[in-house]
Amino acid sequence: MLQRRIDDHAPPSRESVREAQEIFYRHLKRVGLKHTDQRDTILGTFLETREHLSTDELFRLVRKKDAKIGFTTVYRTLKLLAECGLASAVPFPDGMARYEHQFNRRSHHHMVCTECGASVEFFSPEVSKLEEEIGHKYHFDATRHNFQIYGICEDCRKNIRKTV
Amino acid sequence: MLQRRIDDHAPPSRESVREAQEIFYRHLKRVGLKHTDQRDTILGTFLETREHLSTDELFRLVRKKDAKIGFTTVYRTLKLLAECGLASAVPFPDGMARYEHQFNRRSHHHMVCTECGASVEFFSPEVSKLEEEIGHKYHFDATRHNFQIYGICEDCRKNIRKTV
DNA sequence: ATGAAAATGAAATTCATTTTCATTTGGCCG
DNA sequence: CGGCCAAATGAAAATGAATTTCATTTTCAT
Repeated sequence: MLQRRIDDHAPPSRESVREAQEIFYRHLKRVGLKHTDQRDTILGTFLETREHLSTDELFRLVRKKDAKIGFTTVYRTLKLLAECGLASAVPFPDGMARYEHQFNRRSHHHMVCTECGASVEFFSPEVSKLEEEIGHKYHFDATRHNFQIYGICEDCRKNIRKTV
Repeated sequence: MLQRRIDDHAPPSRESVREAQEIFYRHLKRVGLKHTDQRDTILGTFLETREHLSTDELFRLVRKKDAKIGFTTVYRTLKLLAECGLASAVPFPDGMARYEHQFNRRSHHHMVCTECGASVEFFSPEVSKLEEEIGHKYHFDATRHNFQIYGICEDCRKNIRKTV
């Protein structure tokens, strides 16, 4: 599904990328895994994105940088990134697993158009407050949350009105 | 605290079930589909549940009532129910499509333990307010939302402390 | 009742995801 | 440096949920 995004963030600085790499390699070390060029390339590619990527989409981007990197490696690296918190899954209505990177990003949420798949990010500090409150109330150690609003965007409303 | 639910709802009354059936059959009529016993049985079974069901889980429940109903029919009926708003998908961390029925239920949200999968429902009127506000701000016609908090429940925290 | 349209369900297919396995590579240790 | 071995890689195969196909049965408007 085509992902149109409304997003005013600048791409991450060289500095941030290095910091993310450190988080990643510290994680690898901790679980006894190794530092490889492929993993570097995949992490770098992932950090450059501003989209919600399926494994296959990331694979295609990675392939542009190094055509010898296989889908399997991208798949496995994405899992590692999720493990150490640099990536996280975003549930989309099309059912395919999609990830976004979590590095140096404010906690944010998504509004998704169920007609065209366009997504908007929004920020709401109240949601984080809720996470904490609810977690406390039910004795959960709350670590993260998902908040998506589904609806129909302005453009699609116009189109629907035309076609009906 | 496994599968503890703050859910004070009684199973749906005969009355509510009939009302849901009407919604369903009005929808079928509108799109030119037919009224069948299988669809009745599947809807009835679905409304009795209080869980988040995968298609296969619902299929197994339906099979208890009528062993001749096939998986395919359950699958297709679940899609129809989602179409007319009686069911909605809940994204769970295991990635499998899960549905819950939306009939006569207050808008609610989920807190899920990432260790054992236990889920708690909670209610927060603020979330609905947010849905409306954010929708208005970005010119979306907001129809529904998902809000899940992930974390580790009390029991799992205890177990982890023991094993480490 | 009749027939056209839809429903059913078993089986086949699709397709994203995950695993397998033969080979290559990273990096620790002497 | 050189060897060792655990881990990484990636092509291919396997898996499994989701979806489609198709021959048969059922619904329902007339």
